[in-house]
Amino acid sequence: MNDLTQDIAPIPALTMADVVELRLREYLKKKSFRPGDALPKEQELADALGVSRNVVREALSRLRMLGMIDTKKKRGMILTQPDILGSFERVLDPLILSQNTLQDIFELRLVLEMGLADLLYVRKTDKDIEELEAIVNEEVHQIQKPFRVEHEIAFHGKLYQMTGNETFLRFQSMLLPVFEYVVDFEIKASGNTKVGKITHRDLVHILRTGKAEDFRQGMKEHLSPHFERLAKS
Amino acid sequence: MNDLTQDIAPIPALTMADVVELRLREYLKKKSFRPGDALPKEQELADALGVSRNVVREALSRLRMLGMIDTKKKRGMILTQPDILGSFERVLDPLILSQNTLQDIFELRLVLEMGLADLLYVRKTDKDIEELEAIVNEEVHQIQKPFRVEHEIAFHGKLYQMTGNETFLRFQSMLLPVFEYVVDFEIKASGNTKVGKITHRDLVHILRTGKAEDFRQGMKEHLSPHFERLAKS
DNA sequence: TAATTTCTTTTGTACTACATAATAAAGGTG
DNA sequence: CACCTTTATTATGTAGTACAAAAGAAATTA
Repeated sequence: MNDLTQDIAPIPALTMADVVELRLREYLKKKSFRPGDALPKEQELADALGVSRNVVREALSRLRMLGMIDTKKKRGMILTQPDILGSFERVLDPLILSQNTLQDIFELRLVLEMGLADLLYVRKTDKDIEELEAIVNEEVHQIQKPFRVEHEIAFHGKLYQMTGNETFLRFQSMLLPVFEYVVDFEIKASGNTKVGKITHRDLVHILRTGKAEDFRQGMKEHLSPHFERLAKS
Repeated sequence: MNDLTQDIAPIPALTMADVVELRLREYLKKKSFRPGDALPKEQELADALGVSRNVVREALSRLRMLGMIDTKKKRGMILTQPDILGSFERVLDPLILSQNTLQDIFELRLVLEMGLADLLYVRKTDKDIEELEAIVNEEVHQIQKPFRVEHEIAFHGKLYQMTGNETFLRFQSMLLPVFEYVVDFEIKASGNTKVGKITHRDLVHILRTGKAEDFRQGMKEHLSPHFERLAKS
């Protein structure tokens, strides 16, 4: 463990843009700005903060990326509902994330799948189950790699959609590719390619006839190869 | 439903900074940049893209906020491991999120709690349980509001910490305040303040003597007032 | 050779200028 | 008087220049 940056926090070295971003956040919070409210114009902010408009724009550019503000020429800027997952999505690239983080995300997705049952059973409808069944019937003969992943996404994605929770659905659709990346990586390393005894079809059957607890046990079995990969620390 | 913006997507209206941000992402991906690699200097990027350095800086400012790049004077910019939750944190303010999103996050946290058991049982140690017990003993006589939340965070936070998953721990510590906000809001509306029959202390006991499945059932019971709040759609 | 001083380079910040789009105001026409 | 058209007006978007500051690199000296 010779990576000092892990133990010693780097010096902040805030730039003006960093500070302005913070100050703007404070300002919005203190003044209880709500979505739809208009912000002061750039030059006014720059004057008030004693910095150049340039710096203000860099900070605003960040908030704009987060979906916190929306700007129109002349009309000025207004506060908006941020897209809470948008920025997350920007950063979720397996190639630039550390092995540790990838593992964390892998586990996070396992936890989500295991916790899904209760919410699912509150919201599921017969129509949902039929659609899910249709998805399962589509995948029947496809075993090759790219197709398998596609069906994995379709099936599990539908499960999340059934919860009626949009954030949840998007979140999982972002996590799953990372999950698959980790699985692929480990399969290549270990050669272990076994799959769970419970198939997607079995899960649908449980959804029809069983209880939430049965579904969770089925999911656990379905994901068992992944659980076996979990290291003891 | 007279809010047109819900149905009709707004015109993108990309600014140069938006485009440059995208192009930089593509560039980094295409060239397989890895953490530690040095980026071209700002002026070179500006020339290559045919825009002013100003615009490039706005885009870089965004990437810097996401923790994707780190810049030092003279030495230039290098790619870094992004902080995948940092930007999430910036946006997770109950006051600016829609009721729908708040509800989604509320549910997300419930799902996480319910899915926690398996991972927890793989990783938990006796020392962890002792520490958890200490936390429970601390909270024994405190029932007032601010203390309750504090203990809620301490207890559940410890559970997540026991999974050894740093991302997970941070994630929950960000979700929990939003969760509490939603709960508060609903309590004020309905007056319903009942709590689950299973206490933190009971959960620790289960953790000592029971199996993962027992713990999950205990958690379900512990969270039952919240599950009852879930609307059927 | 090693320590110190002096370039040199690249980011950080400021300022100016102007294009552009969207609104507001003014003016004309039925 | 109301309605349409045209003309300012104004705030953001973009470009470009200039210079301060920090951090290496190079040169100089002991």
